[in-house]
Parts: sequence; structure tokens; C-alpha cells
Amino acid sequence: MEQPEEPRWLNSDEREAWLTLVGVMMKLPSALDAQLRRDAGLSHFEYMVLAGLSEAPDRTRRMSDLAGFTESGLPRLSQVVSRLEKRGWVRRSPDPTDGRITLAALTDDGWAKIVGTAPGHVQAVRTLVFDPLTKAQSRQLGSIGKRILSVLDPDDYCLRSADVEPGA
Amino acid sequence: MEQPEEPRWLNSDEREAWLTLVGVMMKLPSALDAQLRRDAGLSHFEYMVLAGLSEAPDRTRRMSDLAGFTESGLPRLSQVVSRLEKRGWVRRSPDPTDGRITLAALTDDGWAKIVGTAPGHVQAVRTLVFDPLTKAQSRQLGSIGKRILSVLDPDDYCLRSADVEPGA
DNA sequence: ACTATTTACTTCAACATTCAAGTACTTTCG
DNA sequence: CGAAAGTACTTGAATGTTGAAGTAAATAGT
Repeated sequence: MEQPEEPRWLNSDEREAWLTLVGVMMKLPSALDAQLRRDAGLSHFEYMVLAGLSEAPDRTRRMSDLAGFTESGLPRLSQVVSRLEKRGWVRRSPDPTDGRITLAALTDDGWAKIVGTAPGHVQAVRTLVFDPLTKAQSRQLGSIGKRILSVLDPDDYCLRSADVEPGA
Repeated sequence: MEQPEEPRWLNSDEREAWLTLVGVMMKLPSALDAQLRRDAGLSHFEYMVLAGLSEAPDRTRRMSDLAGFTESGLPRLSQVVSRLEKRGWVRRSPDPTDGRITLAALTDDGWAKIVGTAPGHVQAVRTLVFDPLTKAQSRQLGSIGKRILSVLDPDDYCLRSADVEPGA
């Protein structure tokens, strides 16, 4: 079941694009983490948790739902939410209608935290990602990302709108 | 020194592109790690170390040079190279001309390992990244990545050829 | 109604990564 | 020539993440 022909190596354009992409994947997360840690004392993962709650109705969400949103398993989420609870930004309570489910809710302090943190983070995303690109490139990035994500994980959260353009 | 106006929020195209990019950055590394671990018993980082040595003259490189290539600090590299040395794929020796420097060299077994592993990994990169894209998109991805990387780290390894196109 | 399986989450142990100190060597300067 | 400073790397402690077992509650079967 091996491919009988020699493998299709990357051509030089592809190879260059690949190495560049690896570089971006290595450095962009650290850069964003550093900004959040410096300006808000939050890891990127903690920020995602607070952001996920802030967008939800009643600022409340199930743990497993949050785990899906943040692309992480329940154990990791559980520990991080414990920390956020100790800091007073999140409160956990069992779902009255189903005792297995734990609901995580953003407190008022947590809401204030995310409201105070978001603008600086958005600015960082802008500076590092969109400002260096033309408008056309920003659109291309969206299309390219969706194409790749649809292979990586067709059920991903971001692809719910069924708009993976077939052309370019 | 705060921006007096309200922050420039991401517009809906940008927001969508951003969430997609986050998804790709979360999942692509794990997918590649999984392929290498399954097919070759290597982490992506270990693969990068072997690949970095395989491309070097005499298949030999300084530890600090390798650390730059793999975008990681010396402590991490030191431990990983220790493991690779125990498995017989790398050998370390002090530089005869400067006793502070440690040279890491790929053994024949290590060369055989990377030669046997590379085709499957390249195939995975192809399947996950380039096959879903048109040729035009592959080129766009290269340009976009270089633009972003040039802000993230202007001294990056990949940008040595001074070819960040100013147009699109 | 009572057990058995499934679901949702937490906790515990193994592992990897990061940061700070330590070691060995080289270069510089009095 | 000898002490001080700097460089390259390794080691060890603290932290965070992943995987496996454990708990608690709900559903399904008998």
C-alpha cells in the first residue's frame, strides 16, 4: 500500500511557503501569549475561556461546550477554570436540570476583565496579522484557512456557515 | 498613551479569517505531530532536529545553531538531543577549536531514519496544506506568511532571501 | 424498582517545557 | 601571566499539559 512512484516532493514555492508557515505557527502564538501576559496577566487559553463565556447567552456555558470552543480537553479546561474561579472571574454551578453538567458563568468582575483586556488584544492581532496585509490578502487568508481547516477538521466550530468557496 | 478613539475592531471578514487562523494554528501542529508519532515514533520537534542536521554540511551543526533553526532554547534542545543520542541517531562531541561549543552530528542510523521518515511527512504536509489549495493560493500563502513573519521576527531564518514582495 | 451502561466532569500521576542557577571553556584587560 | 568577564551548554526545580482512573448523575434495560 505504499505509493509506487517516488513521493511528490514539495516544489520550491511550496517549500518556501511551508517553512514560512511553520515559522508563523511557532511564533504567532507566543507573541500573542506574551502580549496578554504582559498587559493583562492572562494566558491566551485563559483569554479564550473568558471570551467564550462573554459571548454566550447569560455569559454562561457548559464545560464541555467551552472545551469544544477552546479546542481542548476537559481536564485542561477544568484546571484553568479552577484558577479563574479563584481569581473571582468565573463561577461554577451544577445545572439544575441535569446534575452531571457543570455550568461556568462569567462574574461581573470577569466581564470587566475581558472588556478591559479585549481592545489591547485586538490591537495586537491587528498589528501582527492584518496590518501587514492588503485587504485582498486578508480575504485570501480567510479562504485559505477555511480550505485547510476543512481537511483538518470538517466539523470545526468556524466552518458552521457552509461557506468554503470552491473557486479562489 | 492609550489610543483616544475606540479601538479598531475587526470587521466581519477579518474576524472570520482570524478565528479560522486560530483553528489552523491549534490543529495543524497536532495533526503533524500525530502523523510523525504514529509512522515514525518521532515528535515534530525531534523530526526538525534530525532534518536540520541532515541538511547541514557534514550533517553536523552547533547546538546553538540548531536551537536557532528549531526556534527553541538550548535547554529544550539539550534534552531532546540527549534522547536522540540514546537512540543512536545523533552523536555529540566538543568542537576541537573551541571547547565551549558542542557539535551535534547525525549518525548513519540517524540519516537512515530521516530518509525513511521524510516521504511520509512530506505527504502529510501535502495532504493537509497544499492539496486543498489552488496553485494561486499556495503562492498567496507564501506571500502572506512572509509579510506576517517579517513583523513577528524580521531576523527569521526563512526571510534571508530578502524577497518580501511589496505589492500582492 | 433495581442494576448496568453511558455521560460529564474531576483528580491524580507521568511527562514535557520553561526559567534560573551551575559548569566548563575562552577571551579580554590590567 | 593572572584575574575578571563573557560565551556555550547542561542540570535541576517549578509549572503546565496530557492520559488514565475515579466519582457522580442520568438513561436504558429487565
